[in-house]
Amino acid sequence: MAAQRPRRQPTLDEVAERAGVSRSAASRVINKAPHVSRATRDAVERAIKEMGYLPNRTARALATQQTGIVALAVSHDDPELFADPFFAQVIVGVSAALEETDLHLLLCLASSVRGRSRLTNLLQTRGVDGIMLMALHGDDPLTHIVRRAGLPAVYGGRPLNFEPQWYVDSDNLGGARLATEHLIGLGRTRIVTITGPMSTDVGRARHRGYREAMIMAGLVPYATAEGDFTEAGGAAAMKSLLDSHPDLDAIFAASDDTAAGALRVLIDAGRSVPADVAVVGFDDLGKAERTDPPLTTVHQSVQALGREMTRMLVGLIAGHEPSSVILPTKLVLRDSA
Amino acid sequence: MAAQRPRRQPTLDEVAERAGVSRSAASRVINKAPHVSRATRDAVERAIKEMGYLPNRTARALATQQTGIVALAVSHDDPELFADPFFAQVIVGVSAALEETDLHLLLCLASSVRGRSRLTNLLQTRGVDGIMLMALHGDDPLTHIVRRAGLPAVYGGRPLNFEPQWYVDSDNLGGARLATEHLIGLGRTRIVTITGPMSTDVGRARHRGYREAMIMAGLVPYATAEGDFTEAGGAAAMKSLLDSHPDLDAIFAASDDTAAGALRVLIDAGRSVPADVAVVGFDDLGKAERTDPPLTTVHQSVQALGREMTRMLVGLIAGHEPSSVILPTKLVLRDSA
DNA sequence: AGTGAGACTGGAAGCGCTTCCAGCGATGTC
DNA sequence: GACATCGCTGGAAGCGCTTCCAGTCTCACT
Repeated sequence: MAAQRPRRQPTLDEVAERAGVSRSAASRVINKAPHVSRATRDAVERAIKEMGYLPNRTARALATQQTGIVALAVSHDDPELFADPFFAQVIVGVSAALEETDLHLLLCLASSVRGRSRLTNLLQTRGVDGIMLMALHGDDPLTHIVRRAGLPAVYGGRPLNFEPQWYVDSDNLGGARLATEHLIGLGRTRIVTITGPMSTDVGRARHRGYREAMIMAGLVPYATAEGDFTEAGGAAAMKSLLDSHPDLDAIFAASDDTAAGALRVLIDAGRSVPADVAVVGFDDLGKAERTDPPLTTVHQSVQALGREMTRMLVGLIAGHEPSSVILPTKLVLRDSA
Repeated sequence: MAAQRPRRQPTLDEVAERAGVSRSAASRVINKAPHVSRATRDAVERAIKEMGYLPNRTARALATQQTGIVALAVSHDDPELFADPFFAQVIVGVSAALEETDLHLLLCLASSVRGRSRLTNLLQTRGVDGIMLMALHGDDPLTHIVRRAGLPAVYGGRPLNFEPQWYVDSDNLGGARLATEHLIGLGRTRIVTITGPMSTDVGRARHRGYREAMIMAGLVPYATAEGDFTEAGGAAAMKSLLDSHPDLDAIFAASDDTAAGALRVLIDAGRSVPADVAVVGFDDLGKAERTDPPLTTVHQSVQALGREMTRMLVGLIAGHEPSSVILPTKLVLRDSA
C-alpha cells in the first residue's frame, strides 16, 4: 500500500482550456448561470467529467465571500457537560437539516478562555457564515462578539438577561403547566416542585408554568426547592422537601434527572410512586423510560430544536428575515403519575 | 437594538498603507517572519491595533493551501447512534487537543448516502486539511475516497478488513484479558462471555482476550453468546446462556450496556450478583457506576482516544510520521465482581 | 576606498475562483 | 435596409492573502 500521490486537482483554467472555452464560460456552466450555449455547456461538462474536476472550496469562498460553513458553539464552563445527551440530539438535528444544504458544521466547544478567544477569532476572521449558540448567559462576551461581527446568529434557548433577535426554544412554560395540570387532574393538591437553577431561563420558565397552573386551579403552590437539573440535586431537594412538607402528594421536577433523584429518595423513604406521591419530570431524553417506575414526563424534541435553529440560520444567511420559534412540548404518560 | 452594520474588516493593504509600508512587509510582521526592521514592525503593529485588523481566514487559506480545519467523520448507518456517550467523549478529547492548535473542528455525521457524498465532496474540494474517522467498515467507500484524496487521515479504532496506516485504538484485547483473569482469580471456572458484534474488530478483540485468558489459565472457554453492545442484546444473550448453561458462575460482557442487560436478567432469574454470578463489563463510560450493583468493568479512556487521534493528525499535517497508538485499558473494581 | 555579506524592502506573481462589462453576431421590427 | 434587441462570449478585474525575487542600504572587514 504505497502512499498514494496526492494528484493535484485540476483547476478551472485547465478545464476551460480543455473544453476550448474561456474560464468565465466554464464558471458559468458550473454555477448553472444563464447565457451559456448548448455547445459550450456540453464541452465543459465533458471536460469536467474527463478530468474529474471539482471546484476548490477555498477559492470559491474567497471570491463569493461565503465559506459554506456554519458554527455551532457550546459555551459552557465544564467540558464534561457536553456529554449530556441533550447536545448529541441537537447535533443530530442540526446535521439532518444541514444535509439538505451545501453547508458544513463546525463544532466549537468553547469552555475555556482560550476556547472562547479561538471562537471569537474564528468569527472575526470570517471563518464561518453564521453561528448557532446554545443558550449562554446574556453577559457572555460571546454575545457581544457575535453582534459586533455582524454575523447571522441564532440562539438555542433564551439567555436570561436579553432576548436574542432570533432564537428557537422549547415551550418550557407550557410544558410545565401541562405537567402540573396533569397532577391536579389526578386529584393531587399538595403538589411541590423542584426547579432548575433559577439563574437560567429554562429554570424560571418551568417554575412559572408550575405556579401558573396551580394558581389557575385555585391551589396554592405548595412548596418549592431549587435543584440544578442533576440527579444529585434532585435527591437533595427531595430530602429537604420531605422534611419540610412530609404530607406532599405530588411533585413536578424540572428535569428527568431531577425526577430520577427525587424518585430514589422517595422510594428509600418508603413512599410508593405513584400511589403516595405522583411524579412528573421534564425532557424525555431517554432516561425517563429507564427509571423505576418509568417517568411520566414532558417531552421536548431536541432534534427539532437543532433542526429549526439550522433552518433559521440558513434563512438568515440567505437574507431572509425569519421569526423566532417556540417548539411545542407534550406530556408523555408513563407510570410515575 | 438596531442591526449592527457589519463594518467591513480592514484588509492587509489598508494596514500597510496606514503603516506606510508595503503589503509584503506588513504580511511579514503578521507572520512573524524574519527580515523586518524594528521600525517597520512597530508601525505595522500600531496600524493593526488602531484598525482592529485581523487577517481573513479564507484568503490566507487560499494562499497557503491550508484551511485550518480538520474533520471528524462519524459514518454510521443510524444517526441515533451518535447519541452514544462514546462520541461525546471523543469530541471532548478532540476539542481539548485542538485547543492547543490553530485548527478548528468540522463535524460530519455521514450516515445517509447524501451525507457521505457531501463528505466526499468536502475532501475532494480540499475543504479540510485532514480527517479523523471513527472506525468504519474497511470496505466503506469513504476509506477509498480518503486514500485517493491523499489527505492526512487517522482512524479511531481499527476497521475489520484493513489496517489503516495511522490509527489510535484502545487495548481491547488486553482489557478483555484483564477482566477474564480477574474472574478467574476470583475462583470462577464456568465463565461465559457475551461478545460484541463479531463483524467488528472491537467485538472480536474482546472475545479473543477472553479466550486467551481462559486458555492460559488452563480453563475451557465455557460458553459464548453474541451480543451487539446494547442492553437489549445483552439481556437476550444472557437468557439464552442461562438456558444452555444454567450453572455458569461468571460472565464477561463486552460492554457495560451488555452487562447491564445481563444483570437485569440475572436478577430476575433469582441469581445474586456477585455471589452466584460475577459480572464484568467493558467501557466504563458512566453507566457502570449506575447499575445495581455497580459494575466492575474495564475502563478505556475515550477522551484520550480523541486526544491522541488529534495529536496524530496534527503531526501528519505538519509533515511528521507519527506511529499508531494503542491506549492502555485498566480494570475498575466495583461490586459486581 | 573597495568589497562581500547580510538585513531589509517593495513589486509582482501567484492561490483558484466569480463576476462585471464591452463586444460580437444573429435575430426581430418598422 | 437601418436599427434596437437579445443571447452568448472572453478579457480583465477583483476576492485578501503569501512568497519569491531582484533590488537597496548598511556595515564590518580588508
